[in-house]
Amino acid sequence: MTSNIHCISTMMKCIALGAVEFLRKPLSEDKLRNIWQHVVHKAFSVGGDDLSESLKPVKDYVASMLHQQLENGECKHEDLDKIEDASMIHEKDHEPSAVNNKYPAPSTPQLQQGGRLIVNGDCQEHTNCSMEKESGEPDGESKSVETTSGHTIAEVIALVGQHQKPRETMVKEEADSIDGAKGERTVDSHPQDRVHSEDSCAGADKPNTVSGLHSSRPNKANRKKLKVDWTTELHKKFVQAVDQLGIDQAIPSRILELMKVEGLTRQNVASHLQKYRMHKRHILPKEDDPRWPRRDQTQRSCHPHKPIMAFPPYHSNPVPVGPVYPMWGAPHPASIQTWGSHGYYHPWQPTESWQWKPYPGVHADAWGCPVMPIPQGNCSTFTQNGYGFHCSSTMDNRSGMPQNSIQHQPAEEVIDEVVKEAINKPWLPLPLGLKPPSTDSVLAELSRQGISTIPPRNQRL
DNA sequence: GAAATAATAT
DNA sequence: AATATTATTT
Repeated sequence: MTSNIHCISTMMKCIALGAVEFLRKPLSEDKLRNIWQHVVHKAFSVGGDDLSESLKPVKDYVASMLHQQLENGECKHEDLDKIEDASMIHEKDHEPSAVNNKYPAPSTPQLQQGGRLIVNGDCQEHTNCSMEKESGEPDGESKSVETTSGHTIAEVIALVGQHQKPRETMVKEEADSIDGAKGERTVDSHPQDRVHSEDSCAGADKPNTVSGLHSSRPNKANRKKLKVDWTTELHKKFVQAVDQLGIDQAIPSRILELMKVEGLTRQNVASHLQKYRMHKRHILPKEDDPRWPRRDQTQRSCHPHKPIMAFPPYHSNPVPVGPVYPMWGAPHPASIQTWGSHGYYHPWQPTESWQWKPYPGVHADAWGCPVMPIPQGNCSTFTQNGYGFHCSSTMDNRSGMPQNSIQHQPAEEVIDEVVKEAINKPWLPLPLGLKPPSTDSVLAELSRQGISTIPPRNQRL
């Protein structure tokens, strides 16, 4: 939460309501640096299960960054040392090394009222996750541990390291630990590597088989029901079947029949049908601009109270996250039969424009991710007067943001720089001064002041 | 009791 | 959001 409100009470309420931090405007470079370092650190220090959704993208990103760096050999020696340091971070969590003083800490409303300083002394969120030792049942349903989360920074780095050298090892592990099928995204940063059933199968053979379900033999440990990947092809058949049957007859079992896809179950179809119907229901009623991934206008409500964290464009500097195209766009030569090609299906049908999986890799809702469009124009020439950043009038039209919420922000480059630093050097010692949010103490203080009614979370202030 | 559908869970 | 799983209805 950023605001220029000074009222301590308000600040506390914000924290109580779930704000992770309350930063007073104007935001300074140091504040940014500080909070981002915390973000990155937290992303790695919290156990996998506790890792909030919003932190995962950060973690993934950092991991991929490291990966990349290692691959490029950019930080072979010099930085490897540091990496080792990183692995120690968890051992001796807090080392108030002098260096830290370099970063004057911003202030959380960490209750500094009436001379009383409420600090929750403990060593904050370093709930180091000690290797989930779920003695995976040899055959049972050992919840495939998501490769991505649940690793400490050290672990991730270790994994990343594996990439550069014994690549085979890596591959192999992946193969039999996840059973070669549909591994959750891996630390590796190459989304494109993810093969798609059809593409991977060297040729267009065995067309009637659900991806992955074709485990030729009933391989004993046929563990894990594989998720059905509703590829374009599959969906096409589905639609065709539904179409052929008509809205009335389009029930799972019959659809399944018509599809004639080996391995596909009725339930699979049912599930898909459910979604299909919902989309139709939502799209058809409104004929205006039925493009599916329609932008909902809800977000741009100019609600003045909606806190907004404008943050650095991930894709901007350090490493381009990569081009973004609709899933079955460019990268897959084999799947050029795009959805856009109308007429491919029954032309009379209200073009099934439900283009799924629109833009991978964009987590708009993620913590610290860009919540608003990156200004295209050159409104970054404002560094002149300190932290200037007055291009509001230039950009808000598009973003629909309340103007006052984007003022008082450090210049774009500054933000970029700070984030880059935090991300590229996760081993930097934690800047002191920014205490983890201690909701409890805030709540206590609030009630002490007689404020006991705090609206439930997820509600606008 | 099975399939379809609705509601949740992952 | 996409699928799976579970609950409820038909």
